[in-house]
Amino acid sequence: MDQSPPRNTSVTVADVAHKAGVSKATAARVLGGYGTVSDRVREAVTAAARALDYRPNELARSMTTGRSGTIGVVVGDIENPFFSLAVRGITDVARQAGFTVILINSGEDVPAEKAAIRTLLAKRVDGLIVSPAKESDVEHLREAIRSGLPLALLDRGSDTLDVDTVIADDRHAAEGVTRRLIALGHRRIAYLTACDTPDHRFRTAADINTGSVRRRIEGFLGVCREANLDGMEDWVHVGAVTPEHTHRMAAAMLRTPQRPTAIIASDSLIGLEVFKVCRELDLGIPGDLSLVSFHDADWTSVTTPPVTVVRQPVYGLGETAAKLLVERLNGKAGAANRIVLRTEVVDRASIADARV
Amino acid sequence: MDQSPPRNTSVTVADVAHKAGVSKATAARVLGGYGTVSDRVREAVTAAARALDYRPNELARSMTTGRSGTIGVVVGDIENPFFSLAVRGITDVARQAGFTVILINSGEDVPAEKAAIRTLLAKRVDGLIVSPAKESDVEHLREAIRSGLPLALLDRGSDTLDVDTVIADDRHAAEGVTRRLIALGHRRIAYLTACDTPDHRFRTAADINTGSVRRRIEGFLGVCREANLDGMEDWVHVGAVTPEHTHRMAAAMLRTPQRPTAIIASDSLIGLEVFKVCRELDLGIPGDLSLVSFHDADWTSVTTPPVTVVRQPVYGLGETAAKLLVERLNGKAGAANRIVLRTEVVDRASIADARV
DNA sequence: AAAGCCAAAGAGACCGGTCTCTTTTCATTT
DNA sequence: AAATGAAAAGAGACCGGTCTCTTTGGCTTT
Repeated sequence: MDQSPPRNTSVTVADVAHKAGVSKATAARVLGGYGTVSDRVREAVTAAARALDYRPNELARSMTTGRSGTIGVVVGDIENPFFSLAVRGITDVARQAGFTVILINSGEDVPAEKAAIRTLLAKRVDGLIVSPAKESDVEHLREAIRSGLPLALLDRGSDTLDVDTVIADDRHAAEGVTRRLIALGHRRIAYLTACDTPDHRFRTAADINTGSVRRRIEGFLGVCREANLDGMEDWVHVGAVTPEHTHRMAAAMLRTPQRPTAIIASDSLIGLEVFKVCRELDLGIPGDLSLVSFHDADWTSVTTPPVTVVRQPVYGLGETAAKLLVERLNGKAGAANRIVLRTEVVDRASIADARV
Repeated sequence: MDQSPPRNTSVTVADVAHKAGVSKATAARVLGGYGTVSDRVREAVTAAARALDYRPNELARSMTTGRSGTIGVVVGDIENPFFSLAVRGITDVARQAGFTVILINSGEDVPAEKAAIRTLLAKRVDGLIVSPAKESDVEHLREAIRSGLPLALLDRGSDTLDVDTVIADDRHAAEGVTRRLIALGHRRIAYLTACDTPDHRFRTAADINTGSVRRRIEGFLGVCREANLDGMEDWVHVGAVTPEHTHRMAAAMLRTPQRPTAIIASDSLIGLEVFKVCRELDLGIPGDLSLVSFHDADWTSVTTPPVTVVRQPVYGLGETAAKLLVERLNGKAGAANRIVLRTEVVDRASIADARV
């Protein structure tokens, strides 16, 4: 009597139709919410569906409609607060618009990214949001576009790819920060980033494949040149890919006699590690070292001293990318949008005059 | 000549078969990697597929095989470092096992969670990992199980649900922390959590629907009773759902004459906010207030003083849940596993003797 | 009352794969 | 050389929806 329905094999429209005493086509009209049906039949079918505990099969639906109702998202690492916040922005917009999100981490590795795109293509996602690991290596993205799949780029653009792109004004932010440090008398300013080059050494900004970071370094070097500081390329350090790497690099750098008087950290994970190293080496911030970090992570306001940061609209980055993509999915045509969101320097207490 | 293939409409096995001059069934055997085919035919089909830039349609494949190769993950909020790390654990294992992940945020809201499950069921995910918003309201999960879908619970269990569950030994951790505070002479110990009750007031642990948090509060209250501290229920504060809420609650609490001498923060977001409030109110840690937080967030080691925390194996939580699920998907039968991962108190410098 | 029209319902193809069942091919056996 | 049997290839149904095309039935029109 009170038994649970023994339905293990799934209930289909045909089953519902049979139970309601109508044709499959009619039941489908009611359940799919399309076409025209009389009220009496509608009720009968609805009742039958409820009685049978009918659940639509989105896969089958996607099969014929050609729309899967999903968007694929490929980011470097969801564990990084930057990406988790951006993804939050994406999922919020996607859900609102009736899409679900398939998430894949690339680990900033191009082959992994390619595999991810392939998988998402096979799953027939309706659109793609990607934060490309390397801007120089986007053939797989070009292919996706060619096959007609709407794509939006997140945080990292590509000059050769004509697609919707949402980035922050990284160059401008880096310029502002650098200018300020120079004005405070700093001459030995190090820039520390997770991006890597094949030989782990930096020569020119063109070697940096991550667009956002390349623009920052370009801004940094540009302002240095304006100020007649030469050879600042030597102060750019690449390959701070893990906290351990960062730790070693920062420690090595800060132990030399000609150590930097200021460090610009390219993300909050690096900023945090530099902070830790200063503790260990008993270097005062900002007395012995000025520190500026990209990404206004929550902890930066609570350290002693609090850290001056570049606040990026991270949630907005994801939100905007998703909005652009949804518009495309709803049929909007037109040229690719390239949106640059403003950043803001949050002045706290980790920078000061350079001791001359 | 060098023109890009004008393939906008998708290439199917039938197209490949035709081009290779074989039957659809044979082409499918090659492309699907099943059945038995001669080497010559295999090569012909492979060549044709490459020439046509054939991409398999996973949807169609799922249709017949009944497996979609995806697992659905429902968590409270991907923006929370706790979940983003757990999700990282899940996605790593899933990818390894050949599954992709569909991620949905519930916002700790039961209706949203129900909708998420419905969506995932419709998308025919092969399995489900859920961090239920309320343990008391799991009818939708029970239904999913009844329909034969493997499910694993993350961080929060349910006594009434007989499924694979991975949690941390929250009760034990809370007991240890509470015992230590009491030994240091603390009597006014507040527990602060984001979990809420309908009227935002706490009466008994049974009102708390989030299992992990309920177990912690039970541990906290239990040790207090052992120590003959009565009425400690009044020191449990619920509803710290946003940083702003938390801020107000902590400030109000710490401004009273009978303010707590110690606070246990139920997650790192709350711990951070309490820390900020102490700054504002010029209360010294640990001089005026001892602070312990759950979740060993990265910043906790870098504050002044560094914060004593309960380290949970967050990545491992996700990893283990995903492993259990994958085993089920590979056909493993048997009783539900209930795995309890160990936590560890990381002693830093935010707790001290209570000033009597 | 016959013609005309439109809403409502039914029949069946189709999406792109998989898979069972049948037929063909070809090497081996006696 | 005819019989045997396994491997290779083909034919076509099927998964669960959507959607086009056709048929049915009730109501208006003159």
